[in-house]
Amino acid sequence: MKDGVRGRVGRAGPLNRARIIRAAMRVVERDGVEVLTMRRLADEIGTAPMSLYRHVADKREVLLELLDAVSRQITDRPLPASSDPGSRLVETVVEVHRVLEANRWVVQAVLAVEELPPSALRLSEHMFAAMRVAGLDERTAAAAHTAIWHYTWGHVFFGHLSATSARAYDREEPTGRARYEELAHVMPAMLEQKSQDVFREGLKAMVDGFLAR
Amino acid sequence: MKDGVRGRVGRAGPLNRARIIRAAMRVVERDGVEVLTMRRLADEIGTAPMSLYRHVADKREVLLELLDAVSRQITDRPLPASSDPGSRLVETVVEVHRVLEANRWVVQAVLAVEELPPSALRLSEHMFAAMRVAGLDERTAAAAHTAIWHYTWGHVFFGHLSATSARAYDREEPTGRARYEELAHVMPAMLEQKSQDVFREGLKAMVDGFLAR
DNA sequence: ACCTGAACACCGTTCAAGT
DNA sequence: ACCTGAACACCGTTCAAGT
Repeated sequence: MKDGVRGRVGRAGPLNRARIIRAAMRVVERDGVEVLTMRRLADEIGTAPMSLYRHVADKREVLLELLDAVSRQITDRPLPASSDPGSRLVETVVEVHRVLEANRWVVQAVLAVEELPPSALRLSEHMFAAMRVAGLDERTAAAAHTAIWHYTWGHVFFGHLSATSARAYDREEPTGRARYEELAHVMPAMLEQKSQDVFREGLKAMVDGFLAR
Repeated sequence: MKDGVRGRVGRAGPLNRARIIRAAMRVVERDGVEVLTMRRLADEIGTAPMSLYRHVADKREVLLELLDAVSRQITDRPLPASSDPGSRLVETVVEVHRVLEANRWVVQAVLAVEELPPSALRLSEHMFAAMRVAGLDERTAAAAHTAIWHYTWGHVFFGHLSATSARAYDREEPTGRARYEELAHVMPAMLEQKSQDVFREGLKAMVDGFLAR
C-alpha cells in the first residue's frame, strides 16, 4: 500500500502547477483537447483529481496556461525580419498561423475560456511593429490588425472544413448539383487549393488592400 | 396520472422531427447552445429524453439541423444586388456576417459537428456569382472565396474577443505596459473601432486586393 | 500543508421494457 | 409503432476527512 503511493508520487516529487500544465500539454498534444478532463489529467500525473485543485483554480485556468504556452512558443523565437515591410508583416502572420495550425486545439480552448493569454499581446506588438514600418497610420493599423487577426483565426477555426463546400458539393446528387451553376464552374479550381498557400494568398490580398489606402 | 401524461403530450400532437428542431432553436436562442442538452430539450417539449431518439439519430444531427436553419435564413431572402460588382460581393458577405453575428452560437455548433449543412452551398453560390460578375478568374475566385469565408468565420469566432488586446493591455500594470511600445501607440485607435464597420473595412481591403490581381 | 474519497448535479446514449 | 425508466460510463467541482 505505502509502496503504491510512493511509486506514484515519488518519481517526480511534489505536485505543482508547472507539472500539471506540462502533463496537460502532453495529453492535449497526444489525444486532443476534448480528452483533457480533470480526471484524465490526474491519471496522467498519477494523482487524484482533487489534488489538482490545490494548484489550479479550475479547468479554465489550465486551458489558459496551455494557450499561454502556445503563444510563447511563437514569440520566443525571433520573428522574420524581411526587408520589404509588406512581406515582413505577411511572413510574421504566416508564422503565427503555422504554429496555431499545428495546435488546432487552441480553437476549442479559446472558445472555452473566452479570453487570450496576456502573452498574446506580444504577437500584436510584432504585427504593429511591422505595420508601422510599412507606413500605415494608427487608424488603418488598428483596422488591419483586427482584420488580420480574425482572418488568421478563421483559417484555423475552419481548418479542413475550408474544403467543405467542395466536399458538400461532391456529396450532392447530379440533380442537386444542377442547382449550383457557379460552384460547378469553379470546382476544379477549388479542389486544386493548398491550405498553406491559400492562407498566404488571402493574407497578401488583405495586406495589399490596406497598404493601398 | 393519465391526465398528467395527456397534458404533456396532448397539446401539440405526436412528436416529430420538425417539432424537435423548433424546440431546440427556441432553447438555443433563449439560453445559448451550451444549455442545449438532450435532457433539457426533452423538457422543453414535455417528453422524455429518450423519446427524441426515435426522430433524430443523436445530438449532432440536431445541431446540424439548427445550422441548416440559420443558413436558410440567409439565403431565403434575396441578397443585395448592387450595381458595382465589387460592392455587391462586399454587401452579400456583410449580410451573411450580420446573420451569423446575430447567432453566434453557430460557432460552437460548427465546431461540434465539424461540418456545414448542405444549404450552405447556396451561400457559396451567391459569392461566386458576385465574383464572376466582378471579373475574377476561377483560380482567383476560389482563393477569394476561401479567404472571405475564413475571414467571416474568424470575425464571428473572435467576436467580442477582438477587443481582447485592448482589454488585456488595459489590465496590465504600468510597468507591464512599458513593454508594449507599439500597442501604446495604436491603443487610442484600437478603442475607437466599431465591430460592424471593422468587418466591412477588412473585407473591402481583401476584396480590393483580389480585384487588383 | 497537502492530499484525497465520497458525493452532487450533471452529460449522451444503450438497453430492455412498457403501451 | 411509439414512447420511456433505469442504467452505464462519463463530466467539473464541493465538502469533509485524512496524513
